[in-house]
Amino acid sequence: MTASPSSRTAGPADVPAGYDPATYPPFAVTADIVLLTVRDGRLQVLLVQRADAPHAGSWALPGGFVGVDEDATAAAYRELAEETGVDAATLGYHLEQLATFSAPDRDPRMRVVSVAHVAFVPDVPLPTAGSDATNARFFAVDDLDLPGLPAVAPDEDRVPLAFDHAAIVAAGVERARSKLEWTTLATSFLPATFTLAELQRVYEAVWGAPLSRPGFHRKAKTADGFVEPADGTTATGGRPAQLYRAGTAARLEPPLTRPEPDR
Amino acid sequence: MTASPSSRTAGPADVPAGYDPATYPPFAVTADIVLLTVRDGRLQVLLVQRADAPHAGSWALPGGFVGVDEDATAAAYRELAEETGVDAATLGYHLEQLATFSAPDRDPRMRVVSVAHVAFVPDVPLPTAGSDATNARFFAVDDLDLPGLPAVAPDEDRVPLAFDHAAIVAAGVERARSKLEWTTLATSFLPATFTLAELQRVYEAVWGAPLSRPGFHRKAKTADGFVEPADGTTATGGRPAQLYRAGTAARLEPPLTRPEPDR
DNA sequence: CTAATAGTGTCTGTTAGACATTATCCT
DNA sequence: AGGATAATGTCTAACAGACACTATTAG
Repeated sequence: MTASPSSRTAGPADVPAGYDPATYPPFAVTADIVLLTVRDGRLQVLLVQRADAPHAGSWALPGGFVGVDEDATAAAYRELAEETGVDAATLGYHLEQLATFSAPDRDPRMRVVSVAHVAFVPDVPLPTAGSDATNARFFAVDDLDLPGLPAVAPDEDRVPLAFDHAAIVAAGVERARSKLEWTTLATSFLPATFTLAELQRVYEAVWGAPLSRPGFHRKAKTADGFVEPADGTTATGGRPAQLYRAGTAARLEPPLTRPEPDR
Repeated sequence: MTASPSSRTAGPADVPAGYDPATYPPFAVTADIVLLTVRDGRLQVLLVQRADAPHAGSWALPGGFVGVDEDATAAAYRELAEETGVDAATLGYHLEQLATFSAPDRDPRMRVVSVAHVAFVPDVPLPTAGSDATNARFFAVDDLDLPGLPAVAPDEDRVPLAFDHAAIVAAGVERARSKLEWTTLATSFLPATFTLAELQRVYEAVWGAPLSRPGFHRKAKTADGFVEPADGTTATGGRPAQLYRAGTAARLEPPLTRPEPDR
């Protein structure tokens, strides 16, 4: 995972073989986290309120500087825990790299390159439990002002995000939508045991479209290693639902395709 | 595309609102390029030979430092042209971000974070045409020593790559394999007009598996906007083949799935 | 003619969507 | 009983892989 500062290059820093870090443009590297969950039947993202300028008071993704002895993903785990109280490593949540955002003017103070990450977690973690996380809370993604995604709330009610974080969240949402098709990601939005109806509601919340129950049942149970029956049922006022747990497969075979015309 | 240096963070640089770049860990940010093509029926990658230590004489990806006034993708275009003579922007080749590699020890000299990119190009560009590209050439990916990919050549003939570039190439190859399934990417490996047999050979080279001709014909012509007939045919010693050109669609609907059991 | 490459047709088992039906709980 | 929720069965049209067949060139 290392890039070579190619000394053959006539770039802004054309140095021979000795290296003086001061001759390179000063970059800061941060790791930001798009933590997604499904609550109340809607896809939601964890945001923190900024205390300082710029964008003081507005909402932003949790994240912070990458340290000298860690890679970007390790920094993402650490910053998420520090800023929101969500200890993803201990809770078993997986953080994956999303994309890197490097526009020269994305931060007005200095040159900051952000390695964005995504996590897909169950409803359980209440971030208010974290000590220094008093200003962390979830927002439904369709209440935000995201580029390229249809918003439900009217314009004036939509929450604006700091920096280019709206684009980062949009990329994370699209990643979730796409991964639901060909991976078993949906189960990571749910607790250890769940019903097929709950699993279907995850798909419907992330995709924003209804699915037919019979088709969903058949496909979820056909896909190898997606779900396996667990002991027990739930009582919810109707016929009790069979409980399931996540299977061992990571990839969905065959995939579950989105009902929309394409992509 | 910007991360916020969150001042609420108790990271390695816990600064208030004033910013002194010197207080942040010194990072260099580079852009590396995995330029893939199909020649002689094999998937090949463009590499440059390093002149200086470390890894002097061994082969590496083209790439270099991101400048102060450009984002990582702009740097990738610039460095690719400078190091290999391939002017991707002028030739109409698309460079897309692949992943970011940030292990602390990936470069022995200093802390370097690499934003890796991929390009998928036709066979035409001979990199030897570039003036300062005397040490650039293509390697078949299965002649390289890549983690997680089956190599064809015996161990001692496989070319080792500098830094962590083997992992970067492997990620680029996997990106190509995956995108061939659900996008029209395959046509970017071919010239403006091509035959269906040539298109099929692209799939077979990238996936490393044979496909049935009837099935491929049916799917390629069924997928909306994938290919459209062009004027003319080719004479190759057999029945002349109908020429096609790339259609307007970016996404393959329905997708072309890999014959292998799974990913 | 044969060899070589390009392209199409057919058959069959599987799959997806739509719709109807059955099952089991609560009040 | 009646309502609500869960789960399954059936029908049909479309699709997949496999295989055989036809078409057009060169030598």
